[in-house]
Amino acid sequence: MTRTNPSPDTADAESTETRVAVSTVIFSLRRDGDEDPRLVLPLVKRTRDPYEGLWALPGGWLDASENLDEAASRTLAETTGLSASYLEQLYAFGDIGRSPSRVVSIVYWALLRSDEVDAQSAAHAAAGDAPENVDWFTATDLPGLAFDHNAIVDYALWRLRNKVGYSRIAHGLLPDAFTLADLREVNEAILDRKLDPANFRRQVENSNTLIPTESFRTGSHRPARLYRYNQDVELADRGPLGRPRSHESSTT
Amino acid sequence: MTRTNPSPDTADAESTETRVAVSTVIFSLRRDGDEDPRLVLPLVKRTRDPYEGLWALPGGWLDASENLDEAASRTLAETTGLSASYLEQLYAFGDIGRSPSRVVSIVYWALLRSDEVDAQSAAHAAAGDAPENVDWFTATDLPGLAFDHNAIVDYALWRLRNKVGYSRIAHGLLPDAFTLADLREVNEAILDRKLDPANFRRQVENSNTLIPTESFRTGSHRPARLYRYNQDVELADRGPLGRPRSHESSTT
DNA sequence: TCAAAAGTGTTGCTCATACACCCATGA
DNA sequence: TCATGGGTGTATGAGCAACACTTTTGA
Repeated sequence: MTRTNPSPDTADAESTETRVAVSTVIFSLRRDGDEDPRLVLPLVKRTRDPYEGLWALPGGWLDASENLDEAASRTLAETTGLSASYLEQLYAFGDIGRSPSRVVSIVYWALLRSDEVDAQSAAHAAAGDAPENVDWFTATDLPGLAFDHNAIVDYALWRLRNKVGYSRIAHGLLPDAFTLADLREVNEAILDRKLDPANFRRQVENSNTLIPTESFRTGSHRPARLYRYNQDVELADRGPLGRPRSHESSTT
Repeated sequence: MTRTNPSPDTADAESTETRVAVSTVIFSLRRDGDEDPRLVLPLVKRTRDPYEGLWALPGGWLDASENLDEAASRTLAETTGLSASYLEQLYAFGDIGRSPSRVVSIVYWALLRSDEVDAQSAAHAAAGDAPENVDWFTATDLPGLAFDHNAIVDYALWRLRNKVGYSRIAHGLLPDAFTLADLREVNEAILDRKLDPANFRRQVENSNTLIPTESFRTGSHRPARLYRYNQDVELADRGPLGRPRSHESSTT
């Protein structure tokens, strides 16, 4: 029972090296026509074994010279061309059987602002350089994915839903200025249930996370006030870890 | 920007291998005399560079043939001779600068039942084979540790305190049968504040996690009923991940 | 009979929900 | 003027903190 694998972090010890991958579950929001918005995420089609032809989470091997969250940001940028408005480590998956050969995957989850995704898509369409092998899927209705990636997405969804309950994270999916109805719809899409507009309004007003602007969005009814996110308030309490050093740009 | 590190989990790709360590923040409870109990954790004195002579979290290199939580259980058993009543992954630390050479540490946190720790210590004392280079420290009053281990312990403490707030996890530190006062003292030790005995009683009674026994502990006052943990209820909600396959024994 | 802890009752506050209602605009 | 969503007011109930109170034991 008492194997003597020498104590860790020692430079000289003979130690088994392991292949370490970093993958990210990237959430964004899409609204088609006048449907309710829904959570979507980008997947990459595998071009080699194992699981060739199946869809998988975007990711890549951990570079020797980069931190874990840098690797997540990098692979995220490589597949979407964008930087995340929120990025958090999800879990490290390392079971023996999860891949034909031993791979430890450090998985992150991220939020992308829907307007940036839309702009990017439009740019690609205009330039005719839409990326091969990348497509967006409805988060709650995925095909069978490579490896254990279905389970990973399920866990990421669970974390997202949890987090939405106790922190104001939903506007990571929204443009800079948005109405309370926008924000409520995001929460409804994440939680998959309707929220009372009146009570929702009071909750966010009391949470102090939003700054009202003097702009209004006009529709065919009473105009709705636009709000902006209060940068002084952390999106989510992550304890002593704080927010990762921001490699993500502040694309204002 | 678009480096082409081939997509992960591919068996054939040239990929940088990384040394992966698994460490564990192991919490237990100690009461000296009639003091309030306090959280303690075992540390291992490093016997080689880097940080030779400093105390560090118990851990070891990840074996090629074991899952991550198996590695945590193994190293936990190697340093304490015991198995945990609760084990959960904490975080993966992999910053470039955290060790002279690149090491990714998958860190777990665990709870040990105080009675098992005491029995183990007594056995060691009797046999005169108390382990070298291992000692127990008060969790909130640690010396300067090797690597980034102080920050890791801080984060583990934060997680433990958080979790105690929304799940009934504290009896992972207690023997099989315990009084409500015992349980309350554990919570007080973790949260570092006094709790109202009356309200605490109602909370746990309503949570349905405890089974009252017909035994009582007598002192110099009214005897207190002993309770047992209700195995049907999960200690903590971990979402789709569920509880790890139990390598930990069910030492009843 | 007294000290001390076990255990019960009660009150008041905060907050979430449900829902009735008024407001402002475009058509 | 009317339909529609924006926005306000308010009653109800659950849950929790505070604390007074009763019960049961050993000394």
